[in-house]
Amino acid sequence: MSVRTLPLTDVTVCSAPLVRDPMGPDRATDLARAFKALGDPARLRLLSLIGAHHGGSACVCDLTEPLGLSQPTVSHHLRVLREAGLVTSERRGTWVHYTLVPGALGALAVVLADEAG
Amino acid sequence: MSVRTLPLTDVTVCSAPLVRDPMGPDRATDLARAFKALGDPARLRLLSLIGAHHGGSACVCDLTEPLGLSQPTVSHHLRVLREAGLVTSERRGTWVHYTLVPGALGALAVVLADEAG
DNA sequence: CCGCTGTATCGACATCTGTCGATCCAGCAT
DNA sequence: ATGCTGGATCGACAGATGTCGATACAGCGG
Repeated sequence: MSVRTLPLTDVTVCSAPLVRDPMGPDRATDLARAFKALGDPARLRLLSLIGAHHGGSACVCDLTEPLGLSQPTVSHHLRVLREAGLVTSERRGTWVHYTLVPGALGALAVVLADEAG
Repeated sequence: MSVRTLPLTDVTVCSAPLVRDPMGPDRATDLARAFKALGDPARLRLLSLIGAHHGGSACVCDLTEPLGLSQPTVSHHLRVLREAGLVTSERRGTWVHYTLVPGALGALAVVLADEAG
Protein backbone atom coordinates (compact mmCIF):
# COMPACT_ATOMS: atom_id res chain seq x y z
CA MET A 1 0.00 0.00 0.00
CA SER A 2 1.42 3.35 -0.98
CA VAL A 3 1.40 6.17 1.48
CA ARG A 4 -0.91 8.11 -0.84
CA THR A 5 -3.79 5.77 0.03
CA LEU A 6 -3.61 6.46 3.74
CA PRO A 7 -6.21 8.79 5.22
CA LEU A 8 -4.98 12.32 5.67
CA THR A 9 -3.38 12.74 9.07
CA ASP A 10 -3.59 16.38 9.92
CA VAL A 11 -1.09 17.04 12.67
CA THR A 12 -3.20 19.93 13.91
CA VAL A 13 -6.01 17.48 14.67
CA CYS A 14 -5.98 15.26 17.73
CA SER A 15 -6.91 11.73 16.83
CA ALA A 16 -5.63 8.28 17.71
CA PRO A 17 -6.41 4.95 16.03
CA LEU A 18 -8.82 2.47 17.61
CA VAL A 19 -7.25 -0.91 18.36
CA ARG A 20 -10.60 -2.58 18.96
CA ASP A 21 -14.33 -1.93 18.74
CA PRO A 22 -15.78 0.15 21.57
CA MET A 23 -18.86 -0.99 23.47
CA GLY A 24 -22.17 -0.33 21.71
CA PRO A 25 -25.04 1.63 23.24
CA ASP A 26 -27.32 -1.37 23.79
CA ARG A 27 -24.71 -3.43 25.57
CA ALA A 28 -23.70 -0.39 27.62
CA THR A 29 -27.30 0.10 28.76
CA ASP A 30 -27.62 -3.54 29.80
CA LEU A 31 -24.35 -3.61 31.69
CA ALA A 32 -25.03 -0.25 33.34
CA ARG A 33 -28.23 -1.69 34.80
CA ALA A 34 -26.24 -4.46 36.48
CA PHE A 35 -23.43 -2.23 37.71
CA LYS A 36 -25.93 0.31 39.02
CA ALA A 37 -27.34 -2.46 41.20
CA LEU A 38 -23.82 -2.94 42.59
CA GLY A 39 -23.40 0.77 43.19
CA ASP A 40 -24.79 0.85 46.71
CA PRO A 41 -23.07 -0.28 49.92
CA ALA A 42 -26.19 -1.94 51.27
CA ARG A 43 -26.63 -4.04 48.14
CA LEU A 44 -22.97 -5.07 48.04
CA ARG A 45 -23.26 -6.20 51.66
CA LEU A 46 -26.47 -8.07 50.87
CA LEU A 47 -24.80 -9.94 48.00
CA SER A 48 -21.83 -10.73 50.20
CA LEU A 49 -24.05 -11.88 53.06
CA ILE A 50 -26.11 -14.13 50.78
CA GLY A 51 -22.98 -15.60 49.26
CA ALA A 52 -21.42 -16.10 52.68
CA HIS A 53 -24.26 -18.39 53.73
CA HIS A 54 -24.10 -22.12 53.19
CA GLY A 55 -25.20 -22.90 49.63
CA GLY A 56 -25.14 -19.24 48.56
CA SER A 57 -28.68 -18.87 49.85
CA ALA A 58 -30.00 -16.91 52.80
CA CYS A 59 -33.28 -16.10 54.51
CA VAL A 60 -34.36 -12.46 54.57
CA CYS A 61 -34.58 -12.68 58.35
CA ASP A 62 -30.79 -13.18 58.42
CA LEU A 63 -30.20 -10.17 56.17
CA THR A 64 -32.09 -7.35 57.83
CA GLU A 65 -30.40 -7.05 61.19
CA PRO A 66 -26.72 -7.04 60.07
CA LEU A 67 -27.29 -4.06 57.78
CA GLY A 68 -28.87 -1.78 60.35
CA LEU A 69 -31.56 -0.72 57.90
CA SER A 70 -35.32 -0.94 58.18
CA GLN A 71 -37.09 -4.00 56.84
CA PRO A 72 -38.79 -2.13 53.96
CA THR A 73 -35.44 -0.68 52.88
CA VAL A 74 -33.80 -4.11 52.82
CA SER A 75 -36.75 -5.46 50.88
CA HIS A 76 -36.32 -2.65 48.37
CA HIS A 77 -32.62 -3.43 47.87
CA LEU A 78 -33.34 -7.13 47.44
CA ARG A 79 -35.88 -6.22 44.78
CA VAL A 80 -33.28 -4.16 42.92
CA LEU A 81 -30.83 -7.07 43.03
CA ARG A 82 -33.51 -9.47 41.81
CA GLU A 83 -34.54 -7.20 38.91
CA ALA A 84 -30.88 -6.89 37.96
CA GLY A 85 -30.71 -10.68 37.61
CA LEU A 86 -28.16 -11.08 40.40
CA VAL A 87 -30.34 -13.02 42.85
CA THR A 88 -33.52 -15.05 42.82
CA SER A 89 -36.13 -15.32 45.56
CA GLU A 90 -38.03 -18.39 46.66
CA ARG A 91 -40.68 -18.85 49.30
CA ARG A 92 -40.11 -21.73 51.76
CA GLY A 93 -43.12 -21.80 53.99
CA THR A 94 -43.04 -18.78 56.23
CA TRP A 95 -39.70 -17.48 55.06
CA VAL A 96 -38.30 -16.19 51.79
CA HIS A 97 -34.83 -17.22 50.71
CA TYR A 98 -32.63 -15.25 48.35
CA THR A 99 -30.00 -17.05 46.27
CA LEU A 100 -27.10 -15.80 44.16
CA VAL A 101 -27.70 -16.42 40.46
CA PRO A 102 -24.85 -18.72 39.40
CA GLY A 103 -22.51 -16.99 36.99
CA ALA A 104 -24.12 -13.57 37.19
CA LEU A 105 -21.34 -11.88 39.13
CA GLY A 106 -18.76 -13.91 37.25
CA ALA A 107 -20.05 -12.63 33.92
CA LEU A 108 -19.65 -9.05 35.10
CA ALA A 109 -16.16 -9.86 36.31
CA VAL A 110 -15.28 -11.11 32.84
CA VAL A 111 -16.57 -7.90 31.27
CA LEU A 112 -14.38 -5.79 33.53
CA ALA A 113 -11.36 -8.00 32.96
CA ASP A 114 -11.88 -7.69 29.20
CA GLU A 115 -12.21 -3.92 29.31
CA ALA A 116 -9.12 -3.74 31.48
CA GLY A 117 -7.32 -5.21 28.49
CA MET B 1 -16.15 -27.95 73.58
CA SER B 2 -19.29 -29.57 74.91
CA VAL B 3 -22.59 -29.15 73.15
CA ARG B 4 -23.88 -27.28 76.17
CA THR B 5 -21.69 -24.33 75.24
CA LEU B 6 -23.18 -23.94 71.76
CA PRO B 7 -25.69 -21.17 71.22
CA LEU B 8 -29.29 -22.29 71.37
CA THR B 9 -30.54 -23.39 67.96
CA ASP B 10 -34.28 -23.02 67.92
CA VAL B 11 -35.64 -25.06 65.03
CA THR B 12 -38.54 -22.64 64.64
CA VAL B 13 -36.03 -19.91 63.75
CA CYS B 14 -34.67 -19.58 60.23
CA SER B 15 -30.91 -19.37 60.28
CA ALA B 16 -28.09 -20.80 58.23
CA PRO B 17 -24.38 -20.90 59.07
CA LEU B 18 -21.93 -18.48 57.48
CA VAL B 19 -19.18 -20.18 55.51
CA ARG B 20 -17.08 -17.01 55.28
CA ASP B 21 -16.96 -13.44 56.54
CA PRO B 22 -19.32 -11.04 54.78
CA MET B 23 -18.11 -7.71 53.43
CA GLY B 24 -17.73 -4.97 56.03
CA PRO B 25 -19.41 -1.57 55.82
CA ASP B 26 -16.25 0.41 55.01
CA ARG B 27 -15.17 -1.83 52.17
CA ALA B 28 -18.73 -1.87 50.85
CA THR B 29 -18.81 1.93 50.78
CA ASP B 30 -15.51 2.11 48.90
CA LEU B 31 -16.48 -0.51 46.34
CA ALA B 32 -19.94 1.00 45.86
CA ARG B 33 -18.32 4.29 44.85
CA ALA B 34 -16.45 2.54 42.07
CA PHE B 35 -19.39 0.46 40.86
CA LYS B 36 -21.65 3.50 40.93
CA ALA B 37 -19.26 5.12 38.46
CA LEU B 38 -19.78 2.09 36.21
CA GLY B 39 -23.55 2.29 36.56
CA ASP B 40 -24.19 4.61 33.63
CA PRO B 41 -24.19 3.69 29.93
CA ALA B 42 -22.34 6.84 28.94
CA ARG B 43 -19.52 6.15 31.38
CA LEU B 44 -19.20 2.52 30.33
CA ARG B 45 -18.92 3.64 26.72
CA LEU B 46 -16.35 6.26 27.68
CA LEU B 47 -14.21 3.67 29.45
CA SER B 48 -14.52 1.33 26.50
CA LEU B 49 -13.68 4.10 24.04
CA ILE B 50 -10.63 5.19 26.00
CA GLY B 51 -9.45 1.61 26.31
CA ALA B 52 -10.06 0.98 22.63
CA HIS B 53 -7.60 3.71 21.66
CA HIS B 54 -3.95 2.97 21.12
CA GLY B 55 -2.18 2.96 24.46
CA GLY B 56 -5.41 3.06 26.46
CA SER B 57 -5.42 6.83 26.16
CA ALA B 58 -7.74 9.12 24.24
CA CYS B 59 -8.32 12.80 23.63
CA VAL B 60 -11.61 14.30 24.82
CA CYS B 61 -12.24 15.49 21.28
CA ASP B 62 -12.48 11.84 20.23
CA LEU B 63 -14.94 11.01 23.01
CA THR B 64 -17.66 13.60 22.68
CA GLU B 65 -19.06 12.92 19.24
CA PRO B 66 -19.49 9.10 19.45
CA LEU B 67 -21.69 9.39 22.54
CA GLY B 68 -24.19 11.86 21.14
CA LEU B 69 -24.11 13.90 24.34
CA SER B 70 -23.24 17.53 24.87
CA GLN B 71 -19.68 18.51 25.67
CA PRO B 72 -20.46 19.57 29.28
CA THR B 73 -22.19 16.26 29.92
CA VAL B 74 -19.23 14.26 28.64
CA SER B 75 -16.92 16.39 30.76
CA HIS B 76 -19.09 15.63 33.78
CA HIS B 77 -18.92 11.88 33.17
CA LEU B 78 -15.16 12.01 32.72
CA ARG B 79 -14.91 13.82 36.03
CA VAL B 80 -16.92 11.07 37.74
CA LEU B 81 -14.64 8.42 36.27
CA ARG B 82 -11.57 10.36 37.38
CA GLU B 83 -12.84 10.82 40.93
CA ALA B 84 -13.61 7.10 41.06
CA GLY B 85 -9.96 6.39 40.29
CA LEU B 86 -10.70 4.67 37.01
CA VAL B 87 -9.01 7.19 34.68
CA THR B 88 -6.48 9.99 34.87
CA SER B 89 -6.40 13.19 32.85
CA GLU B 90 -3.38 14.94 31.42
CA ARG B 91 -3.10 18.14 29.42
CA ARG B 92 -1.06 17.90 26.22
CA GLY B 93 -0.97 21.39 24.80
CA THR B 94 -4.40 22.30 23.53
CA TRP B 95 -5.99 18.96 24.22
CA VAL B 96 -6.67 16.87 27.30
CA HIS B 97 -6.06 13.13 27.21
CA TYR B 98 -7.77 10.60 29.46
CA THR B 99 -6.05 7.32 30.30
CA LEU B 100 -7.28 4.12 31.96
CA VAL B 101 -5.68 3.62 35.37
CA PRO B 102 -3.78 0.32 35.08
CA GLY B 103 -5.29 -2.37 37.25
CA ALA B 104 -8.30 -0.36 38.39
CA LEU B 105 -10.90 -2.27 36.40
CA GLY B 106 -9.00 -5.50 37.00
CA ALA B 107 -9.19 -5.04 40.76
CA LEU B 108 -12.96 -4.67 40.55
CA ALA B 109 -13.12 -7.77 38.37
CA VAL B 110 -11.26 -9.71 41.07
CA VAL B 111 -13.74 -8.53 43.71
CA LEU B 112 -16.68 -9.76 41.66
CA ALA B 113 -14.99 -13.06 40.90
CA ASP B 114 -14.32 -13.58 44.61
CA GLU B 115 -17.88 -12.78 45.61
CA ALA B 116 -19.13 -15.09 42.89
CA GLY B 117 -17.40 -17.83 44.87
C1' DC C 1 -2.77 41.62 21.93
C1' DC C 2 -6.88 39.55 20.09
C1' DG C 3 -9.51 36.09 18.66
C1' DC C 4 -10.26 31.06 18.13
C1' DT C 5 -10.78 26.42 19.76
C1' DG C 6 -10.90 22.83 23.26
C1' DT C 7 -12.29 21.82 27.91
C1' DA C 8 -14.08 22.74 32.55
C1' DT C 9 -17.31 24.89 35.56
C1' DC C 10 -21.82 27.04 36.81
C1' DG C 11 -26.77 27.32 37.33
C1' DA C 12 -31.02 25.30 36.52
C1' DC C 13 -34.09 21.70 35.98
C1' DA C 14 -36.47 17.15 35.76
C1' DT C 15 -35.88 12.67 37.18
C1' DC C 16 -34.18 8.95 39.89
C1' DT C 17 -32.83 6.96 44.40
C1' DG C 18 -32.49 5.66 49.30
C1' DT C 19 -34.91 5.81 53.33
C1' DC C 20 -38.65 5.41 56.55
C1' DG C 21 -43.42 4.61 58.85
C1' DA C 22 -47.76 2.73 57.83
C1' DT C 23 -50.16 -0.72 55.79
C1' DC C 24 -51.24 -4.98 53.41
C1' DC C 25 -50.70 -9.88 52.30
C1' DA C 26 -49.26 -14.88 53.11
C1' DG C 27 -48.51 -18.74 55.88
C1' DC C 28 -48.50 -21.01 60.33
C1' DA C 29 -50.27 -22.08 65.09
C1' DT C 30 -53.58 -22.01 68.46
C1' DA D 1 -61.59 -18.08 62.58
C1' DT D 2 -58.25 -15.39 64.98
C1' DG D 3 -54.11 -13.88 65.87
C1' DC D 4 -49.07 -13.74 65.05
C1' DT D 5 -45.00 -13.26 62.37
C1' DG D 6 -42.22 -12.62 58.08
C1' DG D 7 -42.07 -10.03 54.09
C1' DA D 8 -43.75 -6.92 50.30
C1' DT D 9 -45.96 -2.79 48.86
C1' DC D 10 -47.48 2.12 49.36
C1' DG D 11 -46.88 7.02 50.07
C1' DA D 12 -43.92 10.56 51.23
C1' DC D 13 -39.79 13.02 51.46
C1' DA D 14 -34.87 14.65 51.19
C1' DG D 15 -30.98 14.25 48.58
C1' DA D 16 -28.35 12.62 44.54
C1' DT D 17 -27.92 12.32 39.50
C1' DG D 18 -28.00 13.23 34.36
C1' DT D 19 -28.65 16.65 31.21
C1' DC D 20 -28.32 21.03 28.96
C1' DG D 21 -27.21 26.13 27.75
C1' DA D 22 -24.39 29.77 29.18
C1' DT D 23 -20.19 31.07 30.69
C1' DA D 24 -15.34 30.99 32.15
C1' DC D 25 -10.69 29.49 31.49
C1' DA D 26 -6.39 27.82 28.95
C1' DG D 27 -3.41 27.41 24.95
C1' DC D 28 -2.31 28.47 20.38
C1' DG D 29 -2.07 31.27 16.07
C1' DG D 30 -2.67 35.49 13.81
